[in-house]
Amino acid sequence: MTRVRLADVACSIARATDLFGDAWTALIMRDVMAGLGRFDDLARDLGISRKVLAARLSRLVDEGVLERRRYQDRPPREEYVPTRKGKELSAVLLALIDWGDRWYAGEDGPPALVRHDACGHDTTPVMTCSHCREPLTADDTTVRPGPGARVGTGTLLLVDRLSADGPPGDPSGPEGVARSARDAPSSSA
Amino acid sequence: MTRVRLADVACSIARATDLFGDAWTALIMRDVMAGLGRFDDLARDLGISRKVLAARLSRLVDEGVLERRRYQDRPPREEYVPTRKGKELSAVLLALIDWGDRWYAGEDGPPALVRHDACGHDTTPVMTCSHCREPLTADDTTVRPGPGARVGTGTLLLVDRLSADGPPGDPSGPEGVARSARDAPSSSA
DNA sequence: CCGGTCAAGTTCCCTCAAGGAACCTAGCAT
DNA sequence: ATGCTAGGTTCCTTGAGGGAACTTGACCGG
Repeated sequence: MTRVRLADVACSIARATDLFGDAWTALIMRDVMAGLGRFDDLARDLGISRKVLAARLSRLVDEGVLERRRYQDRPPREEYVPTRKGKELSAVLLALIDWGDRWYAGEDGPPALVRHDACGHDTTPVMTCSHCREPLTADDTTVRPGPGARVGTGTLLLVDRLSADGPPGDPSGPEGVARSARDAPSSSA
Repeated sequence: MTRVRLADVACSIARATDLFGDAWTALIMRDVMAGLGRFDDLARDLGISRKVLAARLSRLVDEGVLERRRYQDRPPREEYVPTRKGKELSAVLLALIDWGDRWYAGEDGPPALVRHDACGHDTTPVMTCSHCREPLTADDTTVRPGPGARVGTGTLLLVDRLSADGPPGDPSGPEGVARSARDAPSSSA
């Protein structure tokens, strides 16, 4: 979709947004997760062009996020259902819903409510730390390159600035990943 | 960006993805949140066209997600920093990172690690229920229309199918929202 | 047997936005 | 006065998205 294949960049956000960072995909996933899996229903509900819908769906199937399943044999009819991988995207959707509700809810209140069926209550999804279970906020989290990080592809080059700004907690990435963008002019300058 | 202004649809995901559902925006936010706020650095790090970067940044500023701030007067230099609204998007980014790490990490391990500075440990962000504090999964959450929901704009029409599939927990949305897409052929058929 | 319909796509054409790269403008710096 | 750097704008071309019609395969009614 993008000229420079974002997916080639070894950054999790890039990988995820290459798939998900498209106006329609999130909406499609919302609908499919809610059980709306048929082509025509999706097209109608979203007002999306059928061509684009077909492209998105087959992409999502290729990525293993959706599964195309025959729900009826005679006449043969297919529907799309989320795979496990797809279901795990719900955290992203919930975060998106929550943010949208918080910042764009009108006078009437939020357009969407999330219910946690397990406990039976409406809920506000909270992102928490797997270790201490406290809520995570932007101010107390730091994203660092992990063992699989690569340099030079235009991602994670920002780490240098990070460690320059904050206390030098543990600036050593995996072998020398913390290289500044400005240290590596793009070969032509 | 999209022909049919998604933002006009009273769905939180639509509102959020109209802004965020673009391949670059998430990446820009990642960088800005990490402290990389200068135009040239962003352009270089992302490999994005300067034109598009300028457009995205001014959109993000208009939306109140970023603030354009002068960090030096002589010569005048500006940088972009996340506002509170912008910082709250970190939950979405964390969810995206987590998902990307889980499903696209190579042999070497995840390209990105998230550290929770408050507790000092690397963390896996977990989406939890604000009420019972248990993790939320796709299978035990239901998205229902809330008080601010509207009908007919091609969103949340899926509720009918939901209540048809599952146990009839509480199928009554706010006044008659639960209308099926197929009950309302789009005026021409 | 023939036309109609429905689901699930495809195909075609056209426009508009993204990409790329060059150009511009303010303030220094030399 | 010339150059450099940060922070954009402008111009041109390509290609993805929108819209809508067409296709395919199977059932349905007469």
